[in-house]
Amino acid sequence: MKVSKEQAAKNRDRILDATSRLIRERGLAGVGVDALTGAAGFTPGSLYSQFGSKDRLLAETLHYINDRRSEARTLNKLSAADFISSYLSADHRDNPGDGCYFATLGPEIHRQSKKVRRTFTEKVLENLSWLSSVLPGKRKLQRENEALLMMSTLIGAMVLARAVDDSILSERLLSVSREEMLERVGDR
Amino acid sequence: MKVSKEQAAKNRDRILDATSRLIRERGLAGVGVDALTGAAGFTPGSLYSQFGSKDRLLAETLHYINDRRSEARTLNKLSAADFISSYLSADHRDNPGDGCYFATLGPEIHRQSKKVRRTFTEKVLENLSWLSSVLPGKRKLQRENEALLMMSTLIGAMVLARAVDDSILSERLLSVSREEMLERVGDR
DNA sequence: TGTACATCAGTGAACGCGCGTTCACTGATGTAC
DNA sequence: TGTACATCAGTGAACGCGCGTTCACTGATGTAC
Repeated sequence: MKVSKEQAAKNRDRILDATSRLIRERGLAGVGVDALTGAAGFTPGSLYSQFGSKDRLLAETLHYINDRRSEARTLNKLSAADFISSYLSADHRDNPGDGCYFATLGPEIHRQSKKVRRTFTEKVLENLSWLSSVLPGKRKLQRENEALLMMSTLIGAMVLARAVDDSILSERLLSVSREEMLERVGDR
Repeated sequence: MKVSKEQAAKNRDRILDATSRLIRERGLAGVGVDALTGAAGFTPGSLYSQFGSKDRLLAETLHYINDRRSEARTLNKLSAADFISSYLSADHRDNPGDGCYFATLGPEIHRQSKKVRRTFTEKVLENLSWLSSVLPGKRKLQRENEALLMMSTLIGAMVLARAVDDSILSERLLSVSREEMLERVGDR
């Protein structure tokens, strides 16, 4: 049955919403079309009316996640220190479903389609650009390099903190990088 | 047909060898039993004679990879600076199949069996222990923290450098972290 | 040392299941008159 | 404004395929006598 354009747009968002959570929880290879559409309350065919293929849905979802995040950042005027603290928090570690997808999908991206890889790269550049804009330092190049280093450290620390089954080690991985990064932005 | 114990041990190593390469190239979810045994020249059933399950093969493979690596490190008396330079090299980025599996399997480990996750954690601890042993600094705690931070940065930089499709950005991700880490071990 | 036979590494077909995608369909929407 | 009908979002069964595992089997190994 056909639905109104308004309703179709809402349904599209419901699929994007479900996908954005599930791919970060289970990985791109870990969720099928049945799970993605089912979690949004639809049957598998609906994905093809709305997105054409699973691949295109994935690319659109990367945009979707980032758009919402950068909106929230602008709204809250997030500082570098706040960003570091919330990124390297136990809350972020324990909730990958609405966290940074660089840390959850990173190694899988290399094996995805050109479109998905391109989108991922754009989002890395956008985030680096934002991060370098809130970092201290007069010279632009220095701030950019600092952003590259910081993003690498945050992602690596989160990947390890989530992987290990030793809670003390996990906490230490987060806190050591957090202290060091906060020091670098002059918050200590 | 039964084979000699000697031959069976060699065959076991061939499966471990093929598995160690394939899981780093395609991810744990990305290779099936057919591919793993086929790459070693056997049929799927052989995995169950040798390892009992795919899960146990994966855990054994993590041991296998690490044992070979730590052997090579001891043999070559690898320094911290050498380690950093080879880790954050284009060669390592372009050959995940015989590289660090923390950077290739990290996000997948959380979704694996207890056994696999436990083994991964042990290997993280072993590597941190080795790294802190070759870092400069008198106080043990300080060297340990430095090792945690450094490992996070190396892994994050490698994950991003492999994911992005922009070769200039990829190179920059490696070099910025490399310079910074080398500086920290006093190699500049 | 030679023979009989239990062992077991590896085979390969089969199992039930989930994958991504296709397609004939349904029926409410929204447009043309 | 009312009616006729084309559009198309979403349905759900089906497709060929690969998954991890099982199991009856083969036949060389290696042991017991």
